[in-house]
Amino acid sequence: MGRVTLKEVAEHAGVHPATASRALNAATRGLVNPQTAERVDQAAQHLGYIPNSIARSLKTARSASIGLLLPDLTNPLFPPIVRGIEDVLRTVGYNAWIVNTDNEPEREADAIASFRGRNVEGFVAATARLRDPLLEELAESGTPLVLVNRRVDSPNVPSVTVDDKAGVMMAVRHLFELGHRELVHLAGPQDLSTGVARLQAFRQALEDLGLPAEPERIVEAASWSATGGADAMETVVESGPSYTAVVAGNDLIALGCYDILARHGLRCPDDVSVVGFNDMSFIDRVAPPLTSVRVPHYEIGTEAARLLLEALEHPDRHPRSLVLPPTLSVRRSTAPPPG
Amino acid sequence: MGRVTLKEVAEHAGVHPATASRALNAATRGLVNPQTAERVDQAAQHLGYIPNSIARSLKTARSASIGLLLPDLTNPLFPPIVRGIEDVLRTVGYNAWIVNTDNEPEREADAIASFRGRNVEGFVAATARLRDPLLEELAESGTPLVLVNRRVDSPNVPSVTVDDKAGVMMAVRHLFELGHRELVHLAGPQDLSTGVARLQAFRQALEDLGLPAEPERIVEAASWSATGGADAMETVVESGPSYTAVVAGNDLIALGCYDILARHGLRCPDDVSVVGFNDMSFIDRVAPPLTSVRVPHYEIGTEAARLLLEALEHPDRHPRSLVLPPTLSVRRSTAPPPG
DNA sequence: TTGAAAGCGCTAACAT
DNA sequence: ATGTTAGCGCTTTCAA
Repeated sequence: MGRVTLKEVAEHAGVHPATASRALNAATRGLVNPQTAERVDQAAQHLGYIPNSIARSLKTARSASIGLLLPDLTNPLFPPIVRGIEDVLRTVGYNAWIVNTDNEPEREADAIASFRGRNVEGFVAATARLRDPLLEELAESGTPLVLVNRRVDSPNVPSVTVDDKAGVMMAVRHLFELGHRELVHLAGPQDLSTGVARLQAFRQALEDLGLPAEPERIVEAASWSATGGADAMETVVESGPSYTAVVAGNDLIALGCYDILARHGLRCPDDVSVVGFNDMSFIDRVAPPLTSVRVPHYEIGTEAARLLLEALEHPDRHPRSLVLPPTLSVRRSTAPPPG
Repeated sequence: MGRVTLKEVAEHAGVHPATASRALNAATRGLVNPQTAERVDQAAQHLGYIPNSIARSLKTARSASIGLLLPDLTNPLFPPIVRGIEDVLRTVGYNAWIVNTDNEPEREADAIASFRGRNVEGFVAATARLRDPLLEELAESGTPLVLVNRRVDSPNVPSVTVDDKAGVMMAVRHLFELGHRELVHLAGPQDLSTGVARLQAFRQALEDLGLPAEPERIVEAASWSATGGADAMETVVESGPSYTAVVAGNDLIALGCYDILARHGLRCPDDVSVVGFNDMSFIDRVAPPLTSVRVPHYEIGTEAARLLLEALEHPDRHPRSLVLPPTLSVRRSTAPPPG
């Protein structure tokens, strides 16, 4: 594949390979006679030279690449994040390796080992559980690592996340202003920082607004999915407190909630209002269009990449975390309560 | 990062690096005394040895990696394909580099160069236009290349696609059996093989069934998007022939069609039936749930990866193309015509 | 400003 | 069955 070597370029330009190398590298180009440099350029162009990154990596112990750990790329949350990361990395000539772990620690461990073997310079991980020995270990080993979307419990791992608390507050306040007083939260699994943060924020919001806050108003879904949401909502409908609005842990849980409402002949928003979280693509196309807390996923990606590059440049500097503000996309799934 | 070297492992096991190398590689392990091999394993394990793939690549001129060219990962078509590819590659220790080209040839060229520099062994491309000099050149240069989803005009580039013709036939036959006789096609852009194949299949299907087939029954959308579909549908509504059903080039075009129908007070499916193509995720959640030709995207990915690996193993063998069968997901957007 | 020489970590002849 | 040697293509001291 990459047939032409630096040596050939050098020969063609009538210089030593070292000179050709210097001419072709921006950082060292100043060291070489402009005319010589020009001749090297010509030769490289003429021969269709493509530098062998592998050889360069071996020599420099750098790879211009990072590892990206995802639970599952087919979850619509992640593609915008990946694009954000990629768009920033590309500007500095970096590439990303992507791997899907399906939340299996073994797969994650394999991926990390594989990436280390490929000399990645750092990681972005969207797979963090609240307790995550693998990632904590990675961070402690001094490997640059930035978490996206989720955090780990220990404070020393930098992350880029949305302000979950503010998002839930927005959702609750929106419902409150529509006139709702009896709210319910279908919480996400509590092994993820997002699940915990949103649940705590919900409790806090009820308290702030002086709304009823019995424990039964919160049901934890078994998974961040429509079926998880459906099961949780079933519990609410069957045995929960009275309510006129639901704050779902994410959009998929909200969709499951829709299913159960429909099954019980309850209309959204006429009988029950529903708010989701993430504002994932096409959620404005479901019936009814879902009011949802918008998370700036693309920006999470770009900021994470920037943070990682910063960490690569200044390994000494203390890692920063970033919390981005959400917004609320109001749609037809929320309306004043009945009566 | 990958600190421990093979040399250290060898020293620790009291053998020569070459012996350690042989012991650690499945293919050559047979050449070494089982007890020695065991000792090497122990040493490697003990020291936390991770083989340096970069060094191996430089030596072997292989990289256990491929390049994956996508138009845009946030298009919900692609994540399942990517997963399919990744799931197969992982079983043989390969990884994929992903890049989004946004359909810009320059970005594609950059990516190809970058990947070649990283010694990728082959490419999977989802970016093929009907005429695509870059990819044709790549294929002619002998680089293993498999196209997914779309093909190029020249016949020598292997691809994995869905049977577009069969898919359109299914859609038309479904509508025909519901009683529809006046159909319209919102075609996708004709610079992509899928756009052309589906349009031709539509013509063919009308002819086969003896249905009216005036040229006005086909409108080409400017893009594979809701807005593209909306503009095309607007043309139909404003100045088209009489019709009771629409076959859209893909699901997004169908969504744009929904918008225009609604704007003109036409109900789907009561007044107009609509069929999409791709059966993308969550399309069963829109209102009304869209009847759509299901494309096995994940399988397209797995088969493409298999084809590519096959090409890597047998560079001489003639490359095969694969055409996978679609199915029809019938939902509430199609019903008997009014009256 | 350029050349010479060494070496990144590994594998694959070749030799023993 | 194992050791020796050379070299993949590049960058980077060091010397001139």
